[in-house]
Amino acid sequence: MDTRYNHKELEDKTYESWEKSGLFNPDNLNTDGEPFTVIMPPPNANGSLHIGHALFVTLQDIMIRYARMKGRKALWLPGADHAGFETQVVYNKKLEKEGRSFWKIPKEELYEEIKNFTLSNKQYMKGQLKKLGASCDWSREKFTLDDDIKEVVYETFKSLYDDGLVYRAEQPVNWCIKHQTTLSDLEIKHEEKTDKLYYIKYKLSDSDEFIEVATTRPETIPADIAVAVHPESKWSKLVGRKAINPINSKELPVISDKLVELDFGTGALKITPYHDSTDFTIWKNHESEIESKPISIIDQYGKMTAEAGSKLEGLKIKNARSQAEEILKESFSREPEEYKHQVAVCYKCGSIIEPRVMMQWFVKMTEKSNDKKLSLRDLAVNAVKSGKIKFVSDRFEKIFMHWMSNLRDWNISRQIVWGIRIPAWYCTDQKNDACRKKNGIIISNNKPDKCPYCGSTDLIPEEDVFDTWFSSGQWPFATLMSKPGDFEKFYPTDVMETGWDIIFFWVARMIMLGIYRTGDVPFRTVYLHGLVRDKDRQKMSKSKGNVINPLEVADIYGTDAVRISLVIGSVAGNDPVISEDKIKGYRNFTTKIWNAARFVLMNLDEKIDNIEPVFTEEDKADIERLNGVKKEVESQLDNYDFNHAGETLYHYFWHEFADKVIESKKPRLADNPNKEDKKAATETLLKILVASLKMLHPFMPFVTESAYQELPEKVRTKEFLMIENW
RNA sequence: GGGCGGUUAGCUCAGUUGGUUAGAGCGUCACAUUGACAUUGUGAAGGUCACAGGUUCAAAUCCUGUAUCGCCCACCA
Repeated sequence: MDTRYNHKELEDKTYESWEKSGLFNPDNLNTDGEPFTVIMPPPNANGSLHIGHALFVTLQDIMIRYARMKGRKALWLPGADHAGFETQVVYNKKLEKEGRSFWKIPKEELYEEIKNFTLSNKQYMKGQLKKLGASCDWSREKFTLDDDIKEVVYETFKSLYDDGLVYRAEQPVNWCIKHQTTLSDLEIKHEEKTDKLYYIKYKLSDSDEFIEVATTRPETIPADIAVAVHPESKWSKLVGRKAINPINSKELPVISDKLVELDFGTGALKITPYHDSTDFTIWKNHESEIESKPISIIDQYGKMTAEAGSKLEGLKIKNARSQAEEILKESFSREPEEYKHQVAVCYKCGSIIEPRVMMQWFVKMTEKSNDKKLSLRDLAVNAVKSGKIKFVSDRFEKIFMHWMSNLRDWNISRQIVWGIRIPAWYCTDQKNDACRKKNGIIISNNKPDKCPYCGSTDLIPEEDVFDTWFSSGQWPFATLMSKPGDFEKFYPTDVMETGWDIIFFWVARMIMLGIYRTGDVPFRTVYLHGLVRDKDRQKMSKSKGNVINPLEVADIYGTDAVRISLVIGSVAGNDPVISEDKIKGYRNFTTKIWNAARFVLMNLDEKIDNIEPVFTEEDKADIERLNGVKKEVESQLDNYDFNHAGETLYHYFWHEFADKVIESKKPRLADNPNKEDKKAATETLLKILVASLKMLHPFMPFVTESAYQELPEKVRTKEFLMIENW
């Protein structure tokens, strides 16, 4: 046994031998145990792994290795995510750096470029996962753009459509002017901005009276089609009369709706349905009272259109606003106020989200399907309420429920190139009622020969792609459906381990779509980890220069040190804290394990192999203590308390086994003439060592496996520590 | 506006259903050691458990309130 543990040499060699053995594949495990399944959250294939990935690899690998040693058919299914919008944003930035314009590259070329970019990242990340010791079954590796995965996604979409849970409609959506796509409600953030709140007189058509309207967006006034007042406001007596648009002098009916806030502004609201979602709702409620149709006066690039009028046409929103201010000065009822409010911005680029009304695909969240079964929301809520799905820690259950309680329909259309095309075609002819009733919508991935309703051959494809979360929300069952027999054996999976930041984006969607599609929950336990922070609790970011690259530090201190550093000292659901000093400290622990093992092995004496040991009281107490620790660690692991399990082991191995047990037995080793006593001492040490290596293995797989390989054959019952009986 | 969480040693954090003297790691200090140890060992100092009430034989832990920090959600223009 080498005097020093050389992680650089041993880690790669060890991983290779594990991989070659095929034992990451549960089919090759010689066991009758129950399956234990973890589907890996597929990392976005648009960069390299960061410390957060190292955290999830560690946590999931601990669960998998523990289960495997417990005799279960452990499946950890790896994969990678094409990560539609996220990747497109990354690639867009890359192009900007290279001085190329994203928008000038033909779509098909762009798709190919991003595909190559993604695939090469994916390959690179795979190597990184191996470096981190991930004992996942590479034979089952999946990619979110694999044909069979896409096929499952198409089927789900069609089924949702047939059940009336997916629909296409012209509705207000969040539009990012920079990225030229709509975003779901989750993909927007709210930022505090200070704007002017304008108070504007809308004169009545038949008298000198006026209604005072408050708005932050005077530039949208040309698109007003009504004025709404709260039923209890002082304006309510004017309901039914006509007001005059202060910019284009068109007549606007005065309507009453309690959606207008009584206490805000003046209690009167201008109604601009195509540029504000509240206005859209109010318009829908009063469609019969309002003659004119809503219009859009802002285009997709954030410029005023011709319909805004000659004075505003062509201006950007900001300039149009000042221009409108000029035009409206005469109509001000009082001076504009400084007004602080929350403005929706794109979560990626921070640019202001423009509400637009567009034809988009939506998933119904709270309404029931055609056959009156439960809504998607209820499916998920019931699963959590009934305890079929548990959150670790359970405070996430409250957060989850709160979010589920107020949900709006989910816009799943994206106008980006990098994604799975929505499998729909539109019949442009719509020759008969049957076709018109369907709005000419045909759900199919491949182009149909003709319209199934009216027989027309004038079919045009849907060009939008799915929100990535719509497809990745199906990941647990989609991945298992790709190999015959797997779904039956491994679904529902046991644990979904992921970051709490995507609890709504991903976890909620997986629960809803999983139950919808399979009738069973996708996983029984949701373990949520936090964001890795530095020793001062700061978020890691390149600009702060406090980023720790897991592969770099693993290279210096060994993967085991990085892994255990990420686990110890952080409770489930809290943000883990890590620093290079901490990793250095656990590197010393790695060394300690190696040396303690070396010491025990050095003191084995073949000459006394056949001697019957005579154990002292102390020896017996040591073994009893070992059993106590084992029980403790087991219960901690069973409760997903990896932090304390790691800490218990760390403390036990170093400060009890190494400092006390080994020290106290030293005089009984070496030249001890009492062979029975010497045998008892060495045997006790060996027993504790082997048991400790087993328990430490899920946390620090490399050093423990390497030490195990040095053990005398008689105590090595398996080819690898990895498959030893816990 | 609604919701969730934190406040314990210099720092980062544990503290299970209330129950001896409130713990760990790092840091600090003292001493020891060339050892199986890219060091390690032994020991020490250091806490009004945010604050104020309450329940209890007993509160870091349960209840109420206050302060303060953080996070999430959100169609008051």
